[in-house]
Amino acid sequence: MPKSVQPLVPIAVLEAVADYFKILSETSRLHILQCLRSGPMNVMELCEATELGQANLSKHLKVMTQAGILTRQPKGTSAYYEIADPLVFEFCELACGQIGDRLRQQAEKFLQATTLQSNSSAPKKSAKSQKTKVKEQVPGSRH
Amino acid sequence: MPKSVQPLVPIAVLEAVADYFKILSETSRLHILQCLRSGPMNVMELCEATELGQANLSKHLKVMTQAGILTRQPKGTSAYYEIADPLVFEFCELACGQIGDRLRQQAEKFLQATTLQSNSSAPKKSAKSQKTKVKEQVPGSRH
DNA sequence: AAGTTTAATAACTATATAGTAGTCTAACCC
DNA sequence: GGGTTAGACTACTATATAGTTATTAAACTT
Repeated sequence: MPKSVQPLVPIAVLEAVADYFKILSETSRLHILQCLRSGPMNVMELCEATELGQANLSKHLKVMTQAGILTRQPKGTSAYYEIADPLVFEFCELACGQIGDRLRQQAEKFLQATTLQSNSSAPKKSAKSQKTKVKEQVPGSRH
Repeated sequence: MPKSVQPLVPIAVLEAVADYFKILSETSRLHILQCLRSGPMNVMELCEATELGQANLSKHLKVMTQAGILTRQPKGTSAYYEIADPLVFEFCELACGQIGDRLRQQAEKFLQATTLQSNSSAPKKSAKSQKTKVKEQVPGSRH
């Protein structure tokens, strides 16, 4: 079996890297990470913030916890999740740099939508003042 | 239907980031990137190097080209692909840092396998000196 | 104790896509 | 021209998983 041109890097490593990226390749999970950026939250709070179903959310949290991205801390009947290593956000910023063009458009559209609240729902619920961070994450100056 | 709690960051942005990660979340594609690290290659060469089917490979190449990760340059009857922005490898290195523990194990296993070609009962796990270099090996430092 | 609340789990459906086989096109060769 | 080769594309299958509904378990409340 003249096979397997010796890989430059063991396939197993590529798989591990791929698995890690796979976890970050889901909008819902990025949304969860987003929410947790301001601090630990329990499942119910995340449920509300992300609008994900409880079971679905729980599954995502499990995945990310097992991957070491989140930590879980039970407290009474609830469980608080927290970012294990803020370094994950470097990924997102790096990614934003890579897809800058596409992002810039979307960021503009977003800013328009928020500044001129044409109609729709009144937001202000949990407004954490987090939105000002958008610019940091998105476009322009990458640092 | 009071829906859509206004997200801190537009969902569209999270989706764009997720899509980018999704491209890097496949072992085969990482393998391709690996191969291209040493320079442009045509499809046939990649076919041989990665052991992927031609059609499959072509599909992956299309995906990555459309995402701006690769560039395509026809030459005669063949097409040469090239890394568009070496920055992608920063992702991999960053990822390796994140999953270091798991990777370290695999790297050791890999070193064992390569140093003592035949399998048999491998005596020592002397590979420890390498540990800190794991991240360097990953992205394809080989040659 | 019975009743509530919160989160995890199980079972299921629906969708996306990696991989494959076969076909088609375009650039090369004689 | 006819033949060959490289690579893209179409159609298909198989698999993985996001999301949902329903159930279960555990910590609290009274």
